[in-house]
Amino acid sequence: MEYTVKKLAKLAGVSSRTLRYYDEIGILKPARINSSRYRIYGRKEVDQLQQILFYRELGLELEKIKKIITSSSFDPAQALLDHRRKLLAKRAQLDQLIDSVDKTIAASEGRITMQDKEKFDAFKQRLVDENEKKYGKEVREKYGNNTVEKSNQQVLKMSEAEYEEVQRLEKEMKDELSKGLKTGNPASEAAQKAAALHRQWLSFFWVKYTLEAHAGIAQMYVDDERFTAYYDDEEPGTAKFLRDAVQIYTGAK
Amino acid sequence: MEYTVKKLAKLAGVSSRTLRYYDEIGILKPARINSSRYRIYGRKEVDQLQQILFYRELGLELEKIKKIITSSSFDPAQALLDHRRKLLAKRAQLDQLIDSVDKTIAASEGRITMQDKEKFDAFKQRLVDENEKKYGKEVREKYGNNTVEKSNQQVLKMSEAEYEEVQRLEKEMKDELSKGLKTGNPASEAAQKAAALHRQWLSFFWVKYTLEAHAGIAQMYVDDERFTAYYDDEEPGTAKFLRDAVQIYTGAK
DNA sequence: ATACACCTTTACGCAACGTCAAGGTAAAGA
DNA sequence: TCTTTACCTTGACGTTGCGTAAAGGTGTAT
Repeated sequence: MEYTVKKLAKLAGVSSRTLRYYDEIGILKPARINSSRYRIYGRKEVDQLQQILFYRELGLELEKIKKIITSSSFDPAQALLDHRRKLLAKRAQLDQLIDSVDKTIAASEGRITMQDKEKFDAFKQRLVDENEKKYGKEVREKYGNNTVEKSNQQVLKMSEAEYEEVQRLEKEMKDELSKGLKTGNPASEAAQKAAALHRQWLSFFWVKYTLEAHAGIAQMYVDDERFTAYYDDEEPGTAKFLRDAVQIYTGAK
Repeated sequence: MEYTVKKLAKLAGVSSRTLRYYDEIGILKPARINSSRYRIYGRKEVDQLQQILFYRELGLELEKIKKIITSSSFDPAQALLDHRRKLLAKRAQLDQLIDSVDKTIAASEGRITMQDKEKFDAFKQRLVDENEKKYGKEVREKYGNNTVEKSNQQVLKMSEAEYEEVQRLEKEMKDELSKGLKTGNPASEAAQKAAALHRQWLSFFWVKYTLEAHAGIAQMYVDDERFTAYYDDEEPGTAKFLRDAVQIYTGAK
């Protein structure tokens, strides 16, 4: 039995365009071209298309599929295992995203509470903690999402306690900072401890911490007078000093 | 403080290209353009970029983000809830994919066993059952992935029993088919029952069942002599009759 | 003969940028 | 002051897997 594009397309449940595309990228060539330049597919091509669609259902990219079905040396089992790992990574990422979104929603619902604490105003768009990042991944893999979600809910209920922790962290950081400021050396132990505490503090607000972003915000403390004023309140030069310490801490300089 | 593209990019941890792109699509315009046509950003833009990146971390599309930050009537909370639903749907899809891949891997590991049953040869690329589709989704939502995965493992161990079930289904289908064949009416009760059984049977091999694909494969039974011979073995015309019955069952005709 | 369903190739669109390319500008060092 | 170096600009193609016209040829039924 021979098929034109439309017929084969209908048979396999794909579009004609798809078959032309598969021809174009060389993953499924027609058995022959007839005198009117029509693509004609045969039984062999039907079988191959079934294979292609099977792997497609599993989410593999067409290029991978091409390798699987054309190269005899290519190992389909290994390709599937690779693919599986990719899928698991994607799911883990998605899980994290969902958690972040959940927390943002929860935070926006409780926004009034948070607005009372005026110091959070500058970061009000970043009211998502990444607390779970520290242990969330492993726990999620070991005990499943349920466990993590329950724990997340508890964390959400703990937001008042967290606030205390944030306050404590900030105070401790400032203390270390003024200690370091006396030495004048941003590489000093106290200054570096302050930078580390600053990182912890930031982690309460940021969805995703990176060294670059940390260095960036420290720079902003100097560039943006609102922040400079806040940090220089007790001792002028504190913002600059913090920036220098963070630059060393993050390896930016 | 004013920033050129590179400076702002570094501050925020994105690329210069990204900032130009954001300008291009109108989601973040520079405060002004200087005499050398350089983009100059101010404090307001820094704040807005922080907002954009925050939502970006949550996986929202730039167009959605644009609406959130430009239109005051647009509800960010609702947007987040919508987004959350999308993410959950994506995860469910991913979970299914992973299961399918797992089963395929398991099936390929046990391929030798399956190859003994020669009748499966024509479908050897589709050795993935979608059994779990029936109950997997709800269970997964109620009890988490762990439960489903355990159940899946049991299913895999049960493959011998499943094989019996598949055999039984095929026999039952053939019986109904020959009953229907005597009436000559593909819309008869027996013929339609056969089509339904055929669907069940297919569901053992297909990653994803669709009416179109079902109709397509029934057509192939007629077009492809290998299948025609198989179905017409006891009674000529059986393949055609099955196709007709399935076409009615799937609404293809 | 005409309508209608099918076929062909060409090419833009999508999402969010990465990556040259070609050419102009600014700041720093010799 | 000259030159290097680092930055800036716009333009345009590539990425993935097709959907969707557009413009024109073919096959078949009436």
